[in-house]
Amino acid sequence: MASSFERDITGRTEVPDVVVSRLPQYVRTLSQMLAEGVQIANSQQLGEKLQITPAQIRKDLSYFGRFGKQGRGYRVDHLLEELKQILGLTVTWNVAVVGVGRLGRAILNYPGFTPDGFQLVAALDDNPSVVGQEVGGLLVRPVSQLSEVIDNFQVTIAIVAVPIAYTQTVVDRLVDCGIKAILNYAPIMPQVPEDVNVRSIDPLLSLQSMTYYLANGLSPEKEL
Amino acid sequence: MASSFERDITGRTEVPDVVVSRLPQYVRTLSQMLAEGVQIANSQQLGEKLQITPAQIRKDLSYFGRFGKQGRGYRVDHLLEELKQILGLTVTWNVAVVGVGRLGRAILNYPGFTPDGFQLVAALDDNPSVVGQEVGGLLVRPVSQLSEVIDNFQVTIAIVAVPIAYTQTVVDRLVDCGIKAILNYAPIMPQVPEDVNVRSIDPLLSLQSMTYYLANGLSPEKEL
DNA sequence: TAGATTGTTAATCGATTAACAATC
DNA sequence: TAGATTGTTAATCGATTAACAATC
Repeated sequence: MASSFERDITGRTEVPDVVVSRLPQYVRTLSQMLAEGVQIANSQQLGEKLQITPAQIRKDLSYFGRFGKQGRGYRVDHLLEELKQILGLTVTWNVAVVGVGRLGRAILNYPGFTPDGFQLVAALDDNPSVVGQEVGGLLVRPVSQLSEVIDNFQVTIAIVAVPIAYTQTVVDRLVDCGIKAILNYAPIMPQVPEDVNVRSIDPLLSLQSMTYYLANGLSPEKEL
Repeated sequence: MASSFERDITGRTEVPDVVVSRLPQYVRTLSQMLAEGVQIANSQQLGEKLQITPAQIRKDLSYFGRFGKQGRGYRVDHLLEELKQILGLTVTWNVAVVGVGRLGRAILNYPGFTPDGFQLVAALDDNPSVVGQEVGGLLVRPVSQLSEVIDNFQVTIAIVAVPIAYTQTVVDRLVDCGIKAILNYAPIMPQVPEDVNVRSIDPLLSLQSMTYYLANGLSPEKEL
């Protein structure tokens, strides 16, 4: 009791974000290996697939426990399950999509999230001509019902695909509704309280940094 | 002559990738300020907008030159132009989209790239029922004509939106055609020679790292 | 047991930040 | 000139990597 209280005060883990951000890649690689029938993998082999040093893989895993056997390596199925557990990928997460324009439609029709435990359960838009439509098997509801929709469908993650001018407002409303994880598709970094997680999908920034290397005849140093 | 030869041998700048990746964000913020009529900005003000320390902004800029005036700050229009020049954003880049499925269509219809100097000039697909269609104002051509299309339209950047099973093959062909910058939308990290730049847009990885914080009741440490 | 590979500590590397002389 | 802010160096911080004892 005292110790769990202590965790609450600090409100923070010691696991660096950069480590957390690598775990989904480990999950992906391990899933592939499992599908290929590989039973055991060592850090050397994982490192080759992931373009990461074996030392880094072992260090990353060591933040969460001891999952390998000396002299052998890691059981692929076991490590995969452990990492899924750590990342919270053994349960289904209910996701609402706010904004049903071209981009929102593409997201609602994209089948890639569901198999990995992200269930798109609600779609919302402000445009009266869009509200009431069925998109990707979901009825589009008015944003005015945001709070009710989030409660009724037990939504914990929001995908925001509204025009840049409305993004901060929508994000503010989501935060007011208690949403703590937001995937944002607008080319802007919305301001949120520090207990809310926002990730932005921003292909233009990627293009604009690649042109640096094209324009200057350089090669990247091989990052992420 | 000797010194330019030297640059060629090293084939590499000393500017860290992480610095280059911040420049497009500086450009975005400066563009906003310019639109708002702000004429002068100091590193303190820029830092607040970008959530970056003033010291880092000055350090980043110092890799490329001296753009400010002591005691004053930076002229917004001037710094913006310099950064655009450095990033190669003063010219138009011709982009080909490979893969005209749902995602490719969304990209071809997305108006967000063009205003920033990225011109979508060609669309390609393998599916005979898609080839010949007009999407986003472009005639869809067969992937078999990739090399001719790249030459004829002077394409230097490719956006790859094909199913995961075909991604590596398509990327290999693009590399063979001399493409040095690829924006990949498949959930896979294609292998490329080190002089080729690949950036992947992978929303699933973003979702999967956010669930770590949701599942464990933690807050992010505020990264990117 | 001998060989292999983990888990972990210590060393290295590189990026961020603080501090301040230069200078507008 | 006095005040402010840059550009840059040095200090700090944190992440990556190397090395190796533990151990399967």
